[in-house]
Amino acid sequence: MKILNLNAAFSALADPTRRAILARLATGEATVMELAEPFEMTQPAISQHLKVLEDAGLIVRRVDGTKRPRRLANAGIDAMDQWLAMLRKALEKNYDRLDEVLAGMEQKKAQKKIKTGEKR
Amino acid sequence: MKILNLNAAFSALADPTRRAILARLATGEATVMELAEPFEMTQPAISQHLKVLEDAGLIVRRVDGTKRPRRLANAGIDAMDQWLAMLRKALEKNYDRLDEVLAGMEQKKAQKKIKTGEKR
DNA sequence: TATCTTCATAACCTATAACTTATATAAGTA
DNA sequence: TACTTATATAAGTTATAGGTTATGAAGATA
Repeated sequence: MKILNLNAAFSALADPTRRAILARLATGEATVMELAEPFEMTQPAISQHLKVLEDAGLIVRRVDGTKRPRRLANAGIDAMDQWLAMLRKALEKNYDRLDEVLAGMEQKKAQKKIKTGEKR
Repeated sequence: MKILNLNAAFSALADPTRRAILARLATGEATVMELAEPFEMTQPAISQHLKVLEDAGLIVRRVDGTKRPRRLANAGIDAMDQWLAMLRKALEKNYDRLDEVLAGMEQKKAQKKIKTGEKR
């Protein structure tokens, strides 16, 4: 479930249409029609994107007559934040050690020819 | 290019194998064989995952004889962090206003029947 | 030199993502 | 009641993601 959430959350954000929808929702609640308006896609396409975002815990739905306004939720964002924090911490740690590590490698490889610059 | 990076970065993290690879790299540099070892996949599959991660700016490659050790990079993470920060800020702002907004809505809809609890 | 190791790449297969059109449902309106 | 609006869902299509096997290339080693 944790894993499923991360899969869903990250893959939800991988689509530019869905990021645009979230950016719009960052300015406040909006209905499906309002969300669909800026796009060239059909309304069902937007509804499907919204389902993906909802399943990922990134938005929630409210009922207002025939309308279903969406707004941002934080479950999905929290999950991603946690994971990215792990990576960032590792990067910082590795950066702290980078100088000594590189120094050690240079020394170790000093006798061997170091081929650099692969083509691809 | 910014957009492409975000697409690539988020969709790279959407795959659990790739997240596991990054988690492993968070403990330090590793070769392709070392990265492949814990998985049931073939080596080419891992190489392809590594290409995805590299294209997303999440890892970099070093040359050491026939080996190509990978380590974490921060370009991709920075891009995602920025984007998520926007969402988080919006969530906080909306949360600040939530009480008044909800109050306003309740008042506005007071006369109308509010049907709650959709089935699906 | 011949062989082994490490890795990348190409070609192929299959499941799924992201659309479409068609249609259903529920609430608002005349 | 009949019509319209707002939305969801199903079914079909096409591109792509993620795996496989086969193979190649470059460096290490005997």
